[in-house]
Amino acid sequence: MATDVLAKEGISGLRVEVLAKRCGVTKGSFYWHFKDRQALLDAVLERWRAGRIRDIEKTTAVQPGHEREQLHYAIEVYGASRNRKGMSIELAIRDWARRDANAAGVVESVDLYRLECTRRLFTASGMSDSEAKSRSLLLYACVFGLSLMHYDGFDNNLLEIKQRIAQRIVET
Amino acid sequence: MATDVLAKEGISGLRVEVLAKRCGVTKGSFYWHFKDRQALLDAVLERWRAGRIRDIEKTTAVQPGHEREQLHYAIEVYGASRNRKGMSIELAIRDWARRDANAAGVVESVDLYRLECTRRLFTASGMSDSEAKSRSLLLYACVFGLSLMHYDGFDNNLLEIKQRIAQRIVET
DNA sequence: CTTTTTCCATACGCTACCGTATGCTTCCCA
DNA sequence: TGGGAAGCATACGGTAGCGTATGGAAAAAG
Repeated sequence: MATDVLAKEGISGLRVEVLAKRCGVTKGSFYWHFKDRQALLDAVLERWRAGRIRDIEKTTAVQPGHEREQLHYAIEVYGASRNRKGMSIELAIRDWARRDANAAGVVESVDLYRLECTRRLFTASGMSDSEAKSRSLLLYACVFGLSLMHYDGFDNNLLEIKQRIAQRIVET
Repeated sequence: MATDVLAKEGISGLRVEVLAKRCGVTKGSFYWHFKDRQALLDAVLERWRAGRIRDIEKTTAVQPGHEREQLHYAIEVYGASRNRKGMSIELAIRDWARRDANAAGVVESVDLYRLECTRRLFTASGMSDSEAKSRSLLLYACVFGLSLMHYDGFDNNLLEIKQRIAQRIVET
């Protein structure tokens, strides 16, 4: 619920009174469950971290031999339109992290975990350690970067463009 | 001045009274120069657009034969630490664009212009139209994505990692 | 020297929030 | 069955910020 607001309005839109009204209760109730606004933000952040770790583990678990396949799948998932809300949260939290050290720390821990998981996939698919790391970083940078850009009018066959990009990221 | 605040605090931190105080004047003066807060935001946005167009033209103008060189240079510039403020503005405006249609329109026009300019460089360096477009998109997605991530602890030789990424983006 | 325009300050009312104090149910349980 | 405790509402004071009204100085115009 709070996360929905975060996705739509960003961290600065996550206000106590607004959230309470949205839940059909008053501030009195809010301050019963949370010490103050900061406690809510902390909870949102921690919840996000835990959810990401679970998701990453699910997305990067794979039986040997299907690593590249799984990497393509990961790229596709992040770019999928059904995942728009998840990406909105991601961006809102990253914007938050630009001004809040706690958020930055959590983002870093999630990023490092993600990078390590996909690095393993690249390594298992036969790349050098350095190359695997660079591909892993490239993958996530590209995924998040694309979600940040507005390029709808760039080409009338964006699907092919995206496929080429995915190929450039995971194939040798 | 307003842009400095935007970079540090984001669009939601760009308040009339705060900015006025920062300029050593009062609200009375502010509302003489701007109709309201929205007019300030519009001016900031337009100023950014114009500045970006100029920068892009400067960064992608090159004599024939040095296209790849120039592309490497562009990547290096965006990732340079001396450009941290510029990237902060970029991210603040993109976050803004997630909730404001005007900002989104400006971001789209800037993105399309950027994509087209680097596409020309890729095309001139001998790539097919489709491949050039995909590389162009990959380039910017990666540049912005990297600025969004926190990966300092991922490797102790990030320079090499980044060089590999740049190579993957521009080289055949 | 007046008058007008430019530019800025002061003062005001209004809204959206934050956090606290306090009271009112409902339910458990000794 | 009476007394906590849990969960929520009402009411309050306080701050930050938006936009307007109004006045005043100073420069430009006449």
